[in-house]
Amino acid sequence: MTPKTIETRFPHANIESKWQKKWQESNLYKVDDNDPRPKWYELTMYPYPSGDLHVGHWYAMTGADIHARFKTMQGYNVLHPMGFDAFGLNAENAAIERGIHPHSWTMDNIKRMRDQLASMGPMYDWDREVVTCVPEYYKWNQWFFLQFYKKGLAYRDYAPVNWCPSCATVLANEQVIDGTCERCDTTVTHRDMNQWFFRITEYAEELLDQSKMDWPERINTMQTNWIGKSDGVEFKFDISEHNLDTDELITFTTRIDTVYGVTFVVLAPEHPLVSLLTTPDQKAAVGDYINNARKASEVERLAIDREKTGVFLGSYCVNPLTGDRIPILIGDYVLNTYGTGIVMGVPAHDERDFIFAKKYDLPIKVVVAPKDWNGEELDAAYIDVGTQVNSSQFDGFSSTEGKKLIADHIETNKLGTKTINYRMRDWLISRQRYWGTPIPMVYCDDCGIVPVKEEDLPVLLPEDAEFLPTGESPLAVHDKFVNTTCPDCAKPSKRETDTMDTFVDSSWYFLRYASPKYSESAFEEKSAELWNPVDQYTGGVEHAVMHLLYSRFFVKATRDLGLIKYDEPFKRLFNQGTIIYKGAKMSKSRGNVIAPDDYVDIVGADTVRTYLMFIGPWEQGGEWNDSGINGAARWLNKVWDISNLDLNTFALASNPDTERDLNRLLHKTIMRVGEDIEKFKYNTAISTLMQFTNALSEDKIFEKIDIDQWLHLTRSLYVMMAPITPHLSEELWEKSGMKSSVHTQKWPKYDENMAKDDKITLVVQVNGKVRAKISASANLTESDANEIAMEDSGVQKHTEGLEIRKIIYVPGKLLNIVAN
RNA sequence: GCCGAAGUGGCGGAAUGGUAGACGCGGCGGUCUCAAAAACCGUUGAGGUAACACUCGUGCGAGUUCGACUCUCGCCUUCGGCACCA
Repeated sequence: MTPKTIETRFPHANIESKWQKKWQESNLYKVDDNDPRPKWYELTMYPYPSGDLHVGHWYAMTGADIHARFKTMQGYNVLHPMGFDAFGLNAENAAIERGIHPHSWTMDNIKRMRDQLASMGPMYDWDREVVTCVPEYYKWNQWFFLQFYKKGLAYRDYAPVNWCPSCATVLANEQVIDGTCERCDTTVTHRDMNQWFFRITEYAEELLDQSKMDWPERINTMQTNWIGKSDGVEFKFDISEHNLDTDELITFTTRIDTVYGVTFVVLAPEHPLVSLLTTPDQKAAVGDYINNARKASEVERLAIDREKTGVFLGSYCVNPLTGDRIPILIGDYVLNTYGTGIVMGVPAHDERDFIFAKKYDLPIKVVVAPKDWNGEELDAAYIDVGTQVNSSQFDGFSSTEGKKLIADHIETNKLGTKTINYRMRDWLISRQRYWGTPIPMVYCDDCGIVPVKEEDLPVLLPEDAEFLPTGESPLAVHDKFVNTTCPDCAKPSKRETDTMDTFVDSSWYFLRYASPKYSESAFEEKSAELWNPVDQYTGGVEHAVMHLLYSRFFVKATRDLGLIKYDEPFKRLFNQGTIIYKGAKMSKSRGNVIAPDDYVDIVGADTVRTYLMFIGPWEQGGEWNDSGINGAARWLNKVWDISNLDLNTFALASNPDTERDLNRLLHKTIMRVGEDIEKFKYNTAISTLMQFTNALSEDKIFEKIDIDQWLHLTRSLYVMMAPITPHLSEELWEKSGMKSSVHTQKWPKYDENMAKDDKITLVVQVNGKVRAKISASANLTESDANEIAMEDSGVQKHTEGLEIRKIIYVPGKLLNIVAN
């Protein structure tokens, strides 16, 4: 479909190619570590090289580029780098489907996208580009892995893991969305496998501390929820009567105040004690139940409205606080992966337990009394605070106090311990795929798991892998890769054939931009120290608990390795919204993708940049609308037209009134546009610039002002437009006789007094309703205001016959007459 | 269910205690043109009027205030996050 838009009156194609070439030749965007100006690190999330730069990329990257350019104009030495998140499954799928090697597929795409990115006219210093799939980069993934391994932050475990059958690989918990794969929406299944993990849970508590970063509240909340801290008690029930290896059934609860109300205990069906605690006559029933639970998909099992089911094991435990014998059951609403995998059932004070008890006819014992409770049966679980009853020596205390006192009592008597549980799991980084960083580990029959020696890094991905649609990792069947010698004893041994999650790559790429070519270590210390942490990070909200959480973990771990000194990677974070088209997020499968290149051909990059930023608040995203782009094109046409006015026709001296009015407007514009850009409110910044342009487009303006003022006004306009429309601004700046680049200009200063109005419209209200608008001097006193208001016939009409009780005057703005 | 954000003309949005609808899109009328496009000028929330006046109007209902899109309380709707986490 060919886009229909109006045409630009300026030769956008010539202007853009001219300046892109000149900027490159003059090294305008080269970033120098030794520049004396204060540093500013403006980072936007690097793209996956899918092959085409779409409108979503333009939206994200234009907004970041504007802010970076603005910071430069404010006097900072700005690093605003770009790179490619180049490992990933798409490349491998292309290899399987079309026989193209992932390496060439990726590199071709990068080449194409680099050109498309350049067409936006951004201020990237391409010498700093980072591409994650080259050995010079992924070597350092492996190096980080070895450091983490030494520190005990990387470990291998046999564990049930999320498996995506379509991607034929395991996934981290963060990559499972509602029981489906984050990439391909396939329902995730479970497998028990030996896998590599990063111990992110070690940092759970520190990750909850958000005081050292200025991030949107909703991202902070999402991370806090994801980490899911809960304070509670591990309480032990006595099973010594069963004569097992252990005498204890350990439960985790956040409601220890209800422990006197326990009437049953439920284990997760997968719990190892289940078979040991099942009596012979219950074996068949329990076996059936476990089989059914296993068959249920993850999605089914997690459905909230699913009926709570369970089965009695036939055996009992003892509540050591009461001596009560309590039946032991299994139920699939208990998760083996959270807490201890065993839950104490308190039906009186937990909704799930209540339903469960009703269903299986288990006793319900009230131990926290609601207000005015007289011992009657409850018709629903009472989960609020109340008064302890049936709780031995704790009767009469509030349940809030009960919680503390009972926990202390339990610890003193060694019946359990206060514990904190987190919902977040360790980060599973193994992937059974080819196109990623090989995990640098070797399995030796004699020495066990042996890390590859640092001096032998990188472990290179073999180029001659075979890509077959079998779902098997090409590395696992690549004999030359698999067979190696043990780094310790030199005997024949096998390499780890899993590769790393690509989120490992993006967890430290911001450190690499400081010294992207440095070959001695992951980053050159002084450069990394100079630029990091990132001052302003921008990107989509979808990475809230993946990339953003992993990066925080990486920085903290790297800090604890003694390599960096700060605690957080990104000081400030801003999430831009999403551009939609025809009511939905653009995607190839929906066929609603807007190709920015088509529009760049017709109206130019500056127009596309302007339009995208004008749609609405950057934070909100919005709907792409073909006719909307005409507004942007018309504005730039108008700017072009005023730049073409014949300077010889301008007046010899400015008309004092016009001069003052335009000067006032200029100062207002500088103030507003600067404030808006700082806060990413690009839509209102552009609207203010449009208003300024409209004022300069006034008919026969050349009769009212002189050349000097005209040049001052228009040059100021070009400077303020420069972050948004870098090419056209540069062209017009040059055309107006300036030699240096508009992009090296300082952001103009404004004078608050110059921006002040001298004439105002006094709004006169009677009982809050506007009855007159009177033009008046800005420094009008209250009595003056009163006087002119009372002279107004409209005001008189509405106050006639009424008694004036009160007059409220807002200086320079409004007068409200209260009368009845 | 819990947490969060949002609801304003035909449309995107502006205004966060003081003129609701800036700026732009679209529409309508006009100028120019053989004609169209582009451009320019005018107009554009609803009702009402010959025109003014006036009345109504920011999801709904209350409240605070001289004055509420804006603050408070209670609902409704939409979107996002979490969700059997003990």
